[in-house]
Amino acid sequence: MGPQPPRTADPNLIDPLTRKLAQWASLSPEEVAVLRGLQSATRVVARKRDIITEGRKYDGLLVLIEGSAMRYRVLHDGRRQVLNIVLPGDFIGFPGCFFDTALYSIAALSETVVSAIPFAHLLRLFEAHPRLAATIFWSFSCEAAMYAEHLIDVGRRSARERVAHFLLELLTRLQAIGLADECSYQLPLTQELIGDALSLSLPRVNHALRQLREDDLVAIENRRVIIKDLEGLAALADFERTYLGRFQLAELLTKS
Amino acid sequence: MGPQPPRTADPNLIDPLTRKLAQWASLSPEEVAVLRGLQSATRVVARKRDIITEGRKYDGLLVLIEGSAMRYRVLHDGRRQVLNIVLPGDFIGFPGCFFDTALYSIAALSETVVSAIPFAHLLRLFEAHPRLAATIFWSFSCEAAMYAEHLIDVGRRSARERVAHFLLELLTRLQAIGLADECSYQLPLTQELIGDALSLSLPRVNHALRQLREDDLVAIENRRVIIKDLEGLAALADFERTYLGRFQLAELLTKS
DNA sequence: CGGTACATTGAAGGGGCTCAATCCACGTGG
DNA sequence: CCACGTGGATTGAGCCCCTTCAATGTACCG
Repeated sequence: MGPQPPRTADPNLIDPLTRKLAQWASLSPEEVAVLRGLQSATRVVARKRDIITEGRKYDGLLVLIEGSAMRYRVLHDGRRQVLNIVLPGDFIGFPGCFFDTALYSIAALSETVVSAIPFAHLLRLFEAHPRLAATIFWSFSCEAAMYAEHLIDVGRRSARERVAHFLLELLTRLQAIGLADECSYQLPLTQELIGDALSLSLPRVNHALRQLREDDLVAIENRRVIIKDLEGLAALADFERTYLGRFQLAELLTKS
Repeated sequence: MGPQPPRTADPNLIDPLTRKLAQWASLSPEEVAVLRGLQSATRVVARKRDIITEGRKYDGLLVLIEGSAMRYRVLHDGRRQVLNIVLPGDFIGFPGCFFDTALYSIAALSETVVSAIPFAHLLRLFEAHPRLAATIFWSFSCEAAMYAEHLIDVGRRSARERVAHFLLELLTRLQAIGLADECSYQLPLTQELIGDALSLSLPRVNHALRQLREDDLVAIENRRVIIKDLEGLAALADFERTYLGRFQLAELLTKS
């Protein structure tokens, strides 16, 4: 048997978490190994099943390895708000992981693979690999920033702007983990769920999507979104800032 | 001169940050000292002035010592969304502190005192006091959770529910730092700003407040909010969960 | 005493919701 | 192989909450 090429040579073989973190902070081989070690115990969850249920206790921090999920809450009268979409490489259980019971439910949008990180490992990480811990810390900051951006969406943007912004954010996030090409991707959710995420009714989401199609900004065929005019869409959604692109660790953290 | 009583005996002499963190994790005297040391360089910001301006670079993590502030963004066409209210003991600059430029602006609602924590100190904290770092980490989780709750507010609650929820959240947070008594507090912002926070027009905020007054749930006189029927208000706002009360460090973290 | 900032209230209008019907793609079992 | 069932997309009618615009009131301050 000849020497095997290093596995990390092919980006598709890197787990999504490592891939995501490596975008911003260069990781040493040792750190990559630690990350890989964190994601040992995996478990499969079927579509439409809860990965975590609000109010229940749960084991620790989870990482989504494969598939997609949504974080949501339903109010007493049945209204539902989707807080965000969870993609491979994202943590599940933040911000809830420091509470004694889950604050929100997480449901699988497709068949998913998740991996649990016990609290004990996490604490050890804080002490043994402060730089890695800081990087994870920082990825939580990104998540908080996405909540804030989502809030602006729902609070101050029209239906068309919201949908446009939503499609762009998904494009950017999926590209970051290699699940979208230059301008298209597979939509992981239904229009009803988009409505619950953007606080719009299903008919309104449909209407907004049709408008975007008629304006030749996007095309959607069979759940595949194709961005036809990125510039136009970004202008409409006030996405010029492309805040996701500005996700860069402050200099002091990347060194040290 | 006789022996002086320990300063920490009087809770009013403890800085708000320590007071906030001590609610959940008991801090050693050494850790209290470290926290105090972090908040050395203070600076005063006048009412209506920006503490941090969106897009600008800035020094590090700030802590609000005194007064109140708001985190906001204005869109190109002038619409403004207030993301949250910053109270004494809260960090300013999260989640932005890990980005190279500020994501949002922070404006002082009254004359405020802030203190800067240089990045270098923060990194040292990660290594020398992992338990303290974890506690701060956790306080960020609370903040993210408040964003999520705010999102549900704006997305799925009616005007009355939103205002009720907003008043209750403020009560809870102000009580935590000793700035509200059992059922009343001084409102730190105008109705216009409440509208920008809850994505409501000023007339609607006013209307909702009047309804709450007419239903004898609250009384407001001269900017002072008096909760007259906490139960009723909580029921209306779906605040039963009192999520802020569930802010408890997971057991593993409190020990260690 | 005038001026500014904020609160209050009303009239008119629109964007999005609810309710409901229809359509389409797909899988499944008879 | 086709009828049927199901989940999702599409589209329309009527309505309501909330917005915009505007006027007025009121407290405080220089």
